[in-house]
Amino acid sequence: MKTTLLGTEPPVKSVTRVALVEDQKELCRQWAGIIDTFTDIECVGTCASGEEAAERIPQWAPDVILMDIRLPGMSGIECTSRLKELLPATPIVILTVLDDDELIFRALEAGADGYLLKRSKPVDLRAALLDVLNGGAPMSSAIARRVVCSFKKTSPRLAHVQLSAREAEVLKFLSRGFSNKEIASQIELSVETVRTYLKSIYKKLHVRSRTEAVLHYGSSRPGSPP
Amino acid sequence: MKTTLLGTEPPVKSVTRVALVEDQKELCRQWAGIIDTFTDIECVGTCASGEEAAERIPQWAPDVILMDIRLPGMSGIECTSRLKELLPATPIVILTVLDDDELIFRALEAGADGYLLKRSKPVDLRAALLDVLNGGAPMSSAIARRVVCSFKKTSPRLAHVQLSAREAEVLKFLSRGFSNKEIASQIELSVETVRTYLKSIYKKLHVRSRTEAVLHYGSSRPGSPP
DNA sequence: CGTCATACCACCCAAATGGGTGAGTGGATT
DNA sequence: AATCCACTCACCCATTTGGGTGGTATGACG
Repeated sequence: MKTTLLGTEPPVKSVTRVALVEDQKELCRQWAGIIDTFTDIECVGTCASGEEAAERIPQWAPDVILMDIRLPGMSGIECTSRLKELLPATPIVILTVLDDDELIFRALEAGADGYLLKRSKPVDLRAALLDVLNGGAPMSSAIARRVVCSFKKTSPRLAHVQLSAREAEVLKFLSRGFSNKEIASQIELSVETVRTYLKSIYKKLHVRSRTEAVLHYGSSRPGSPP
Repeated sequence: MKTTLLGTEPPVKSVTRVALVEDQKELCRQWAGIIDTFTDIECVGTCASGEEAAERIPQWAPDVILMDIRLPGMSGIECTSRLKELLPATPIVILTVLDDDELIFRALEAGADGYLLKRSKPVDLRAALLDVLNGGAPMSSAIARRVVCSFKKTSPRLAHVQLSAREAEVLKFLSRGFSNKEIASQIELSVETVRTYLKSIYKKLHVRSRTEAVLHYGSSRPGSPP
């Protein structure tokens, strides 16, 4: 991170410019103060609402955006989503007081690149800002834990259920949204045979519909949409 | 090697006991050496294969397990999965040379609690071990970035499609695996009405089945299974 | 005031789905 | 030889589903 080409050339890109979105004035000043503490980071502007942020921040073109998740009117998540459309390359770090699962995942889906608890120490804030600029995804440990846990959930059941090779294959196509007919033609089987496997999959997984099967046991992540 | 119960006082739980799984002897010794460098962490044993680990580690009952992901025979992922069944409370941190997406997610699904690149510095290793014991989920930044990115994927399309309140509600239940009948009773509507919304959702999302709708636009993560 | 979007419901029809039974092949185990 | 299991397929039946068309009521917007 210290690409300091020292000597005679201009040290142009040395200061990281941060924009802050936070509705509570007092807090807002505090954070801005903390940020300006660091010599290599500065706060280029603050917004008190998502609407204001969506309008003004693109003009500031900051290097990073710090976003409170609880905002009056447009939520921090919605705002994140909009800003990501306007400034796809600008990392957004969410600030929050509580570590609510629902909010975390919605924010990450909206395109947030980091997720910090407000109680984080100034040093950690600085580390997070630099990290996110380096392609990292800074998260408070409590958050990281939740994110990681969200992966575990689906597996334990699948681990205990032993599907045959064919069954697994059918499930794979199933979780890509194919119909029985399409699956049949993909793996060169009779539709009836596909249905037979479907039934046995349902029994093993204790579900009653393809949607349930996909939801609980789909290989979701690795598979990429067509 | 450092269980020195000295004097009269009981400083019992001061040392963190680590087990190491790594097939390359040389690397194994190196890592063990690094670990024993720290006064508050010790390496209680090493295994050269997944099979050995599954058998011996439960007896050692370490505080943390460090696991190489590339192992001959049983993979580190499979091994993680087994050890998690035997020692559900013992955090497992994966060590890897490369940051392959597929492996990361498979490991996390298997129950891994942290994911470090082998090139991590000793200081970071120590921080990670302590972090994971404190309920964190230590990850190298490159890894964290990939994990976070895996959440983004589904959203962009949804952002451009404007569903009405009811439609969104129906989609929510849809992506929990409910049938039309169940959705209807949940939101107190006629099944026919649910079907009407379904149809309009399909049109807006350009899909032809509930499974497709759920796959591409389901709020997947936040929803918890019944 | 007309138009439009949304919410709500109903009926029709064809296809897809879920659930069951049965049955033949071939490989592996016992 | 007997058994078990994975794999393959077919037929039956009731229900669900996808895809139309239609209708009423409400409120917003011009």
